[in-house]
Amino acid sequence: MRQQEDLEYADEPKKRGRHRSLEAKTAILKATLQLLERESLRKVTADAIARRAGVSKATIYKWWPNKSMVALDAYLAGTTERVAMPNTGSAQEDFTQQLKSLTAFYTSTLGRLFCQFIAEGQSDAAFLASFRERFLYARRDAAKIMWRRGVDRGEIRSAVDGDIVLDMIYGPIVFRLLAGHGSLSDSESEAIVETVFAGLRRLDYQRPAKNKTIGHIVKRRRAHL
Amino acid sequence: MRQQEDLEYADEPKKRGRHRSLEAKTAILKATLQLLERESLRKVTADAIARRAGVSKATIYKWWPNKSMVALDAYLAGTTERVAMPNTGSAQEDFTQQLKSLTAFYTSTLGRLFCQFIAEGQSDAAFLASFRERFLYARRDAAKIMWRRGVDRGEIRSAVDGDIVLDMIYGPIVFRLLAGHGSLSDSESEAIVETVFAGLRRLDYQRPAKNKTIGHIVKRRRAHL
Amino acid sequence: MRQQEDLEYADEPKKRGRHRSLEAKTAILKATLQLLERESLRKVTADAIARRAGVSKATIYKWWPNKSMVALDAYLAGTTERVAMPNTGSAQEDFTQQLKSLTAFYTSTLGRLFCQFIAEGQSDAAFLASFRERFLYARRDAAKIMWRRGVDRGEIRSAVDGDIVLDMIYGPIVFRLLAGHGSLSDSESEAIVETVFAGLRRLDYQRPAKNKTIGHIVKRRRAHL
Amino acid sequence: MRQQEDLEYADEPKKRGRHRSLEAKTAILKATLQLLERESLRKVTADAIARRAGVSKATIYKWWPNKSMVALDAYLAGTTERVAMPNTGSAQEDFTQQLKSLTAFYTSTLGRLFCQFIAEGQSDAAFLASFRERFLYARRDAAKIMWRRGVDRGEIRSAVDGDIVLDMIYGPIVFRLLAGHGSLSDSESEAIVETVFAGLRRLDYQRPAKNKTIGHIVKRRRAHL
DNA sequence: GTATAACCGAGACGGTACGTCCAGTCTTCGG
DNA sequence: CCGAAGACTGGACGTACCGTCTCGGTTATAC
Repeated sequence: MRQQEDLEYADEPKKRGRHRSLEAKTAILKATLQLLERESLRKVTADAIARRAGVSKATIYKWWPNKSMVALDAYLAGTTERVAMPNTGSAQEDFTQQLKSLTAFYTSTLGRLFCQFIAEGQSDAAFLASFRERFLYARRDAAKIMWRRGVDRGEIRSAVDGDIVLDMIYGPIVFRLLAGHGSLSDSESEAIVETVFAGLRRLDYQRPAKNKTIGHIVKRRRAHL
Repeated sequence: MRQQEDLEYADEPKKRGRHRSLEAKTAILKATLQLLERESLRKVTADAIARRAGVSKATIYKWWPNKSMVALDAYLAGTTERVAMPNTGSAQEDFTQQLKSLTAFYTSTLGRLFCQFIAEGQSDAAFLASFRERFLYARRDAAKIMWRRGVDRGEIRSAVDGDIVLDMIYGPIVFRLLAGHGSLSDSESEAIVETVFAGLRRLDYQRPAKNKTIGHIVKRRRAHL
Repeated sequence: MRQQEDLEYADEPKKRGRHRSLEAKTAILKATLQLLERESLRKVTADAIARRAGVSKATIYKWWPNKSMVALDAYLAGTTERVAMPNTGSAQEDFTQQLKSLTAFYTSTLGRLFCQFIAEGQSDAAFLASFRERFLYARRDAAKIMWRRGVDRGEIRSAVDGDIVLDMIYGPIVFRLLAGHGSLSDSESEAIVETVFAGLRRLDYQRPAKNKTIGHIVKRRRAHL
Repeated sequence: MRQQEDLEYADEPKKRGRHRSLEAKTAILKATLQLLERESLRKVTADAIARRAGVSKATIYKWWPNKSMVALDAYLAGTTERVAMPNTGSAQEDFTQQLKSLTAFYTSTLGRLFCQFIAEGQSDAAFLASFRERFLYARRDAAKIMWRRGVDRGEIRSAVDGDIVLDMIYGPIVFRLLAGHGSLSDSESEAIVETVFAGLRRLDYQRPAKNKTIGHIVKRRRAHL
């Protein structure tokens, strides 16, 4: 557990007995990730992390405000995500490939953390904000590159807002990941991207004369979504 | 949860023994809903529900496996959702109006329960399943009517799977609700539906000669989404 | 408990309505005894009795004020105690034999109920009183016959109060039964009775000149008993 | 219960980590005793103890397996028993005085705990064992000193087993305390000790020719004790 | 016969305590 | 003076049992 020490010797500014804390930090993150591979965030306890890391619980709470934040840090620091960031010359192809690889990862044990972070965020606004800043936006920025390439190339209509583009592509998958309805296979990823690009509209459809009648608000139960 | 039971009530020859107290049931659901209007699901305790309902905690646990299920029941039984189920003659218009009204509701206090149910489901598979069956599918079935009208009318391409249609329309909103990135205004709803119908593709785009180069898998951190 | 009722049956003008089910009563007592053979009084629940007797819990509580009373009734009605009530011509021998047989019974599964009744009585004065009246005094009256024979025969000093005699003989055994210190073998029974008859005093002991010094009250911990 | 620990305290090299809070321990025992002065052991709840002691329930259950053990500890630690441990020069006088003072105490509010401990022990063997070891034997050892003095002085027959002596003296009182038959006055204490010393046997009684007839086992109900 | 009690089985209910669990904080000592 | 060890508070959890209650249905006497 304390093996890494040797590696870090190199550029460590030598303070008297101070490099201990970095070691503890590392051990905590590592232990957290290992535990999260086997249990859900809810079931991983701070005690378990401390025990496994050979660290005091107080040390954990010294640097992190709560368990979720530790998990977020552990995830960000420890996970080298094998996700495609393709550049095929076609934005649609790029997104398709990326969505496939992303889906594959997010259905894996560790990938499920994404859902658990979202879940945790529902009762902890500060955490959700942190999750957005440090996790979500980073990935979205990367994805926006693919989008921009498509726009620059004249492949994607420039009128459409980039955020909407991303949410249209990733939203359906996220929804399915979280709610568990609908499959997450490669062919679904393909179909989603294809439909997002092509649109729902039948091009030869002739819109009838404007019907201004507004749909009446119906008072009924369980009608929407 | 005990839906079947309810159905059997109809012609059931009255059961022996004291009947389940409808009063207690009602009081529990009502109290739960009232508490959920002020606190998040996580913070509402079984004790609080029992106290407010003037009911024994044992009675709650007799009929529900945990408080999440009570909350789901309370929500389904108690919430008469004021959501548009419009029929304007145009599927796009229908979806736009519906998305607006849905967004308005889901950002309200009680509507936030949707997010909390999803969150709860991440660490309780049984609950998530129940949530899908009793909440999600009901709403999706209703929404599919609007979609089918669009298809029948020749407005929506029949080649596209209905579930994908729904996820493309609702997914982005759900994503934003849960992750809190991106606004949920009426104009966003309009833009989303418009883009879903129109597609991203620039129609006059000429696809260049096939480029078979597959996007290289890049080993990097935080690259996707 | 409701014994009086039974006595009144005789000339009672038959009451209107359905009569108390003797079957139910019997079944309850029988079931109770069977359960008490395997579990302690504390662990036998009213539900278990009702279930085993094929009877409603309400029926139990209609006729008995609580579980302990049921158990007492069950014991009194159902246990045919095989205890010697000897008449050998010698009071000491009578008591010795009786104490042996009593000890044998009270260390048996069902005999242990005696201890449990005593225990229950410590937090239920009404029950303890009932236990005394219906259980204890009956047995003591019987034992007093042996004592009186001894007195009449000139074997036992007539100056000694009968109740003290009984408590001196049975007290040690009861104490051991309840506290679990000290053995309960036949030889112990013999020794106890012999010592009770012979007394502790060494007959040739010459009491020294009266020492009126009263033992000082010592304030100390755990000094007595 | 944790006696061993206490013994080791002496030269124990201080343990790592936060030490057990003596404050909490004291508060718990004190609160327990105060509550027991007003309510029976059965009615005193762990919650009440925790609340009164200003302590978390978890802390109680960390150090004691159940509330009975807490009560035993509280009693042993907190009760400075004012019981005579007299030394008058006469064993009979010693026992008489001691029995009086013991009876006085055991009929007091706190003294009643003795009965409740015995009661609790009937459905908790581990507790009963603990009660014997820590409460009963300590007192008996002390009482044996009085007995031995009597033997050494030639006052008490050396042939009689010390444990039987004690049970003969204390058994009747314990029996009366628990079953509630018979008075517990000073004169009873005197009479008991006097009779134990003098024996039941009428000294001028001429035993008739041996009658070997063994008392027939009578099958009858409620015959003994 | 028909009304009218009083009973009974089934089983839901309020109440109360239980003993467990975990988050997050606080205290002590060793290096 | 930092950090491990670990005890502590607070509060929810879900369970268990008690004794009561309500229901539909079942005998029995009384009219």
